[in-house]
Amino acid sequence: MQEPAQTSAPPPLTEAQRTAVEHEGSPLLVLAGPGSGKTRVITHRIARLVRGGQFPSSVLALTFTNKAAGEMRRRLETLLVEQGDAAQRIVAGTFHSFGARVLRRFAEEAGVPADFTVLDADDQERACKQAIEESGEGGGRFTPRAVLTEIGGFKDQLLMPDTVAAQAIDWRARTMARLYAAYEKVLRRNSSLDFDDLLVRTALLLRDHAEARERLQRRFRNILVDEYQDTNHAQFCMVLELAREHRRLCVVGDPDQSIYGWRGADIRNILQFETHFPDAVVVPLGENFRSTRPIVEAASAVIQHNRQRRVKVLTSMRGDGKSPRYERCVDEHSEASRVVQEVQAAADHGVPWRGMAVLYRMNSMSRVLEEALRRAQIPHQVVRGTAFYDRREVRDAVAYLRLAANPQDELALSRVANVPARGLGGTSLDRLELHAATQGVPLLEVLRTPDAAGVSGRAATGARKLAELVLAWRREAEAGPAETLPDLVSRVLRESGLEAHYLQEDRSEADEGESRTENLAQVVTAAGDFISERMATESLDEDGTPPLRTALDALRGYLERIALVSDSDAFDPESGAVTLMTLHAAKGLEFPLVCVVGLEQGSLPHARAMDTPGDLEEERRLCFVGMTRAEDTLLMTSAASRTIRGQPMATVESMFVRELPAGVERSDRSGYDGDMDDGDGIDEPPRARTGLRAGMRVRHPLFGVGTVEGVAPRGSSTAVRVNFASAGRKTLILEFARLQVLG
DNA sequence: CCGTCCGAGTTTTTT
DNA sequence: ACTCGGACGG
Repeated sequence: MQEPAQTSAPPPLTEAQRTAVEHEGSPLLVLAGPGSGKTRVITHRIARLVRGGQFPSSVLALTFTNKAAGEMRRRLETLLVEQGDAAQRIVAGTFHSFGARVLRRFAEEAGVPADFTVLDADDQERACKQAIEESGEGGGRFTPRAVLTEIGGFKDQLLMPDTVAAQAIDWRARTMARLYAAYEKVLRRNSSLDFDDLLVRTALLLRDHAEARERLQRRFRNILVDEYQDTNHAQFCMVLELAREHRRLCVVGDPDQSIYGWRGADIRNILQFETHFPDAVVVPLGENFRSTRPIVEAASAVIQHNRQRRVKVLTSMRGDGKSPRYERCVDEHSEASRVVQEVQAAADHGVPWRGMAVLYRMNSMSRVLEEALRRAQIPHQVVRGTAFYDRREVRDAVAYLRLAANPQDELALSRVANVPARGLGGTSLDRLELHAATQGVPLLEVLRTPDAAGVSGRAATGARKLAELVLAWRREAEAGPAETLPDLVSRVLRESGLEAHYLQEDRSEADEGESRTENLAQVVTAAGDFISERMATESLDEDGTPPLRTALDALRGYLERIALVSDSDAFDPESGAVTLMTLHAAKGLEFPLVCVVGLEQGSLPHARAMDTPGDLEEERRLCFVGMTRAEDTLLMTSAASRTIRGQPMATVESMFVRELPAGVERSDRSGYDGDMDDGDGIDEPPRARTGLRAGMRVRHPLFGVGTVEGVAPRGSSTAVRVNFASAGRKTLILEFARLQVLG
């Protein structure tokens, strides 16, 4: 086991890296392959700017996750140690957090409420549900999910409801336009913005409001964008508007690692950078310092199957190493054991747990792996940043806090009005909210005087009590200084009755894992962490973020932070544990040992992305991203049978496996090949690797139960012949047949 | 108004 | 497998 690169003195910048760091005078595009030192280029470039006399506060570094921003700041602190607090003054953050910050500062100009709250995914859905009902489309014709996807698409394109309505050509489009308008109305009523708004409103502000634009252009004279391949149109507009005057812009990215097309990322932003900025200079970085040659070769072989691609050669600078392995396992349990065996062996050779990662396509695949690791007593962490804030008790706590920050927040109110039970049920709540909406009375006021809305008895008492509480919290929030945030949070949790409520639940529930009250306590702790972190940096920021003076300011900041945490933010490189995460969350990270599991059709590539060529290429890039996370050891696995939603399904090996070069060692432990055919017509080598063989009992959703008679490749897929008890003999395409294996 | 039971639909990836 | 919403009885 060799020493990790970080401990030795950093190697000098390569020729190409230096060109990228030192280029001046026109926009710069750095096309950086995996492991080519892209973060290093950005940080060195910033350091050089600052040493060359640029104000640190004029540097804006936009990243994809908060984690990446933090990491960048950390590295800059080392590089700029002689420049005092320069690193602290640099503005580094996600597009979303930067948007939130700008909108707070220019709320009036942007036409957003100054005290807006940011909706999390859950509330977004509630808001959408409400919009659907209010616009009379409640018949279940559209799911909130589908509507939100569509609205998100509009927003990515900076289309406002009236524009969408004007362009609507058919009934469906007109309905969507109506739903979009209704949704916006709900948001306005709640003084809320959703994730997309943070980008859209900022982009529009910059585009339409000359004064704000010029101020921000003057402030942020040096702009750097990381992961540029994953920006959408709104983000592109933000960058364009900010940089168009001074043109001191540097974007870094890799088209081969563009994996967010599904949420509007427009790969053309990077592919056509020179069209947008004709004098742009392009610096390719193709030398990989991360992975051994066999790993780079395997990953390159796969990505070369993409047709829509700007060809780029990736060369390993690390030289020879272990061949990557691919193994086909019986099912997800044997796959998990194989992973355990692999990490165990690596540990025996001195690889620390934190140097190992297991990557999968879907979060649902983590469970079996977790269990296997737990049984083997191997320390592991599952990276799912939102998991903590997904818990019921935590969401309730956050809802109460949001109510304290913004009493207009009906979404929060409807969540906790009756938790714990205070006699204020759905019927009364609807009545109160309706009254508030029709009479134009603030919600808090209606809660205080429920009789005016025709609510009396138990429900009225509950409403009055709640209004009292919210009012008292708010008064304290306004009066107290920012440092008292944890006290405020703790008070809210106590007085709301949540603490007692969940204490009771903890007692009654026959102990399963961590307690809900402990999680509530965590919310207080997190508030403390937030405030001390902010206090440390904010005094350095002369304009931009309004300073946190009162506990109310602090509360808003905290809530915003909570709304903007991402999955990958939960990754703790120091944890001393094996890391489990999705392929998406793994972007930008590296590990001596990586296992990519679930290389099956339907999984990687995902079933929803298999039919569209463009989507399929994105899945291939995802595979590429996963493989290139590995420094020394890469294990890829698939399971011949995988249990999906409680049903074991026969799987077909991923098409990407076929694209792996000869240098990859393959083995099949699924035990199924060898006796797959019954010597009857449809069999010939190479044999299909499936979990099925003649004689097995299967169930088909339409044809019922039957016996497999033969399995064979057919074209690019696999044919299975099954004799069904009721439907007779059928030949099915395994990829589509959804066959369930019976025990 | 509150709790519980049952059936339906559902998951890809995330700021 | 798991969550959510509707129905129903207390």
